[in-house]
Amino acid sequence: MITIKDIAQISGYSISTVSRVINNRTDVSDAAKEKIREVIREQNYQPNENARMLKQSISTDISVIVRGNRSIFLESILEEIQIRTGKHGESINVHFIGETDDEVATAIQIGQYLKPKGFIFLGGSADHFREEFSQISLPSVLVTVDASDLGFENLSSFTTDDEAAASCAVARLLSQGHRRIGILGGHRNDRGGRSGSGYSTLRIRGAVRELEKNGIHFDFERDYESCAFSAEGGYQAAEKLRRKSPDLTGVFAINDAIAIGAIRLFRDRDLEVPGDISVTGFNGVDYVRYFNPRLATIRQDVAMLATKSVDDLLLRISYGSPAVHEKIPFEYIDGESVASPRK
Amino acid sequence: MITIKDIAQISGYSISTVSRVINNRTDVSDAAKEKIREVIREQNYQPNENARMLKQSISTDISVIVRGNRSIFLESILEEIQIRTGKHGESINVHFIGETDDEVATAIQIGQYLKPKGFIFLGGSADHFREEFSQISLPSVLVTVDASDLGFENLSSFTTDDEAAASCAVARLLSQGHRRIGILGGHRNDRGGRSGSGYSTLRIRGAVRELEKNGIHFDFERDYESCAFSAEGGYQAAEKLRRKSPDLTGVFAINDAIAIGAIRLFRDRDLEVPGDISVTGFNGVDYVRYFNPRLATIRQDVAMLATKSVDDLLLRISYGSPAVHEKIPFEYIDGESVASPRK
DNA sequence: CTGAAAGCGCTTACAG
DNA sequence: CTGAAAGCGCTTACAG
Repeated sequence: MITIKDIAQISGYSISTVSRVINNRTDVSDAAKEKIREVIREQNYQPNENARMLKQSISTDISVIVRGNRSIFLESILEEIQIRTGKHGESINVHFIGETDDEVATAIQIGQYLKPKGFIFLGGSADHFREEFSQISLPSVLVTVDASDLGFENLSSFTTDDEAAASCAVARLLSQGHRRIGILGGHRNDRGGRSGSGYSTLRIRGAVRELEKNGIHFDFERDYESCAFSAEGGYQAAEKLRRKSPDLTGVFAINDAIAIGAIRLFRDRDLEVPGDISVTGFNGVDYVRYFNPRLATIRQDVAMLATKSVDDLLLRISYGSPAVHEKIPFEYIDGESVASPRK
Repeated sequence: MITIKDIAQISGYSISTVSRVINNRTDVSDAAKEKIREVIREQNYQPNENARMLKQSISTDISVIVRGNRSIFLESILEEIQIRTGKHGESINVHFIGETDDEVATAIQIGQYLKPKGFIFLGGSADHFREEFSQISLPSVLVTVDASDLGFENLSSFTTDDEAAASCAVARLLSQGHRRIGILGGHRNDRGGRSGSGYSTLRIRGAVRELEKNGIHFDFERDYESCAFSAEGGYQAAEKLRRKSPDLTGVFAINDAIAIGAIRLFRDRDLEVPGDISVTGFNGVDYVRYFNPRLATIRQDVAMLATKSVDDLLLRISYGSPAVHEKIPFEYIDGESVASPRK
């Protein structure tokens, strides 16, 4: 491996001067600059980043840690984060980890060698934060999961109000005259620590609350079916739900993929959507607008979620402003998958 | 910041011994181990990774670089790669970069501080490899893009035969009796260096070749429309295509998202799919099986693409085997979006 | 504008 | 089993 020492030797200058050239210092003669650059190019020299970091301890950019890498929803937030940080002239490095991995432990590790200015956590749950986040002192923001009750002064959070949004979706079904409404997806008992458990509980809670507010008791045994967060999961769960409760006229699915799977199942069983049964999803990622029928769903404001998170983080990095916890407005989007019940 | 020196002082042992404990060496007395571990815990000490790497130069795990992070297709390959490397007891770190970023430059950088055993490149194009890959000496594999004509001895590639697969999809349309077939998506003139340009050319070429083999001249002006690789892109392009060529009975879309968008457009214009017009996609990601109509498409063998890539890389890391370039079999999947033309 | 030297936090022969 | 010392590749006062 070729080092700064080699470059110094070959170019005839000292290590110090080579270092200055590498770091684009101005206090170097043009002759030196030119010669040294030439040698660097020739030798294809790359400074050892570890050695630089070791000395500098300079925070370079922002680390984004995404937990659970299968979701289009998270992907689109990430894209917006990239755009927004770019606008501020900041750059980010992104680290994807599995649904069962520990985002806080990952951040601690990353903190060692990348020395970021701050962290953005995308997805996951609050579990690991509660236990380990105290070890992180950099300004951070949790996007998508509420951290207000964790009480860390260097951790902001920006979320959609899952509970209110679920209520809203169910309210739409109710206003169309549906009284027999089922819920699909998530885990009712929210232990297990699996990712997604956080928001699925909130969505289920919001849906049930809205039903009960309207005098409808929700019977989990009969009208609820849990499932994986995928189209296949929705497909299978919808079949079970249909068997248990053939008289349902409306279904609230915890997310869009589940809704899509459910709709397909209903059609495969010769039920018309929305004629025989209405379905709402949750998330409003763009492509559901192309489904047939167009899916009625909740759109989370991806752009605002990303923008506010980035802006807040940068402000806190520069000015040490206190952490905030904010709910971003959502929107119900009409679709062809919801209509009034026939009878 | 608390360093190994502090731990040594507090524990009363030397830096060397502390280092041994940190690295789980066996040649340390139990008393020392215990005491030092205790101090480390108390002080919440984290070894500086940069300093460790600087000395060790030990390659830890495998770096995966994904270019263009919006595609479900790439996501699923990544997932398989994670599974496969996990089975071999290897761990990976994943780096997502934008469609316009330079994956090879990124790899060079990563090589500095993470010191991986090897690289897996996912997506992107061959452009940056041609120019800069000679600077990388680690065993690497390019997944999804053919590198056989680049001639690097440390770069394998595993790809779907895009050209043959496109021919196959078009052959199915032809065998149903379609003669007026349009093509949607990609960039016909393949300069510009934008990602995806590589495979879209191959797919278009394969489709056209099949048509001409069957005596049908393809008129790009009339029967082709380029577009972004998204449902929205497909939607808009389908509208233009329909206007230019209302007599088309079949459409080959360069990927599934485009196909989905096109189908939606046709339905919005009161054309039945497949009654009035048949549509095929490309990729066969799972969720298209839930669309209505189920999409006929090419399924790339995601699992094999990932498995072969990982196995090849590990073999070459351990035994220095030569790089290989392999095409992974694809499969045409029937769907409800293709039928014989009416007239 | 340039160079010699100290030091970043760690690991690892080497000697005991 | 333990410690003193050299060295990893770089940066940065300091002196000239």
